[in-house]
Amino acid sequence: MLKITRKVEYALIAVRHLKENQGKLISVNEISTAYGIPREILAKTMQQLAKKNIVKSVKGPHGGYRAMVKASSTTLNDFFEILEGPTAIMDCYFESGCDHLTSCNIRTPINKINNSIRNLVDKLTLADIA
Amino acid sequence: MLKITRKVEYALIAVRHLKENQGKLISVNEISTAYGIPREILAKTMQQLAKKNIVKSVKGPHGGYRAMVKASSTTLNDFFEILEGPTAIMDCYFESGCDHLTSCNIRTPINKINNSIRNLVDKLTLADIA
DNA sequence: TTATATACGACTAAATTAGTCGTAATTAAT
DNA sequence: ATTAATTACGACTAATTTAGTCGTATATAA
Repeated sequence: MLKITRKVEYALIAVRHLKENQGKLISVNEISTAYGIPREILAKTMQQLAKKNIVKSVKGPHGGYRAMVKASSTTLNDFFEILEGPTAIMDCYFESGCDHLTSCNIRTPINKINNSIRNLVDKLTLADIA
Repeated sequence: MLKITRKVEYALIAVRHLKENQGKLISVNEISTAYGIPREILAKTMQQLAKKNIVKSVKGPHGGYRAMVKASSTTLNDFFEILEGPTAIMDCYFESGCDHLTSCNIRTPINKINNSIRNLVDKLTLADIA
């Protein structure tokens, strides 16, 4: 219920850590042991962030990740969507399989809450958090 | 990810329906068939709401539920908590089992988001939605 | 007495989230 | 060249949460 996933949590911790070590290359191993985050899951998450240029990856010994500009400028909403797909408090805005849209009496008000939450995470950036 | 559950969705639909039929007794059956909501699950949900005096239950033939004053005045946050327990975007605020609280570098900022969302659902009431 | 409702707990099923494993590719150091 | 450390990536399993079902009890109007 209105929770963020661990994956997102791990990603926020990692991005913050990279930013606390600006410029340096930090390996997944270092982060996962420092914060007790499962290695493989963090690795895959970092790969997703690298694809979107939030972090830069460098392979090989002494390789790792470093924070890019986007590690500050990305909005929370974009960050969430990169990792988890579209954010909506109810599925019916992204799935068309609902049979009851015509009889549904709460769509409009739910949409308002949705927009409020969206607005919130749209105004915050990683700079505010990580 | 930041979703409300179907149970909450069903409850919102039901409360709204009761309010659209102020004073009348409406059975679970009527609501569940009108909106395609599984009967038993709605029944149990209504029982939870009845315990908290959001709706009033009447047993027997021609029985059912009717909206009470609280069906308007209850905040969304309270409504969510009645049905799903404490709302927090991360578990660590309610569970003490996290080993990494000391090393965690995102608690404070996450707390801020949390409070923002909490503030949002605290200011809205069922009158705004259902 | 019967039919129609709510009340409630135990149970099962489905979906989502979390985590693991195996293998490949890249590259610095020797 | 070889080795060790690292990212890249997909398939798989496990755990947790959410959704839904079933059985039985209780109340009450007709």
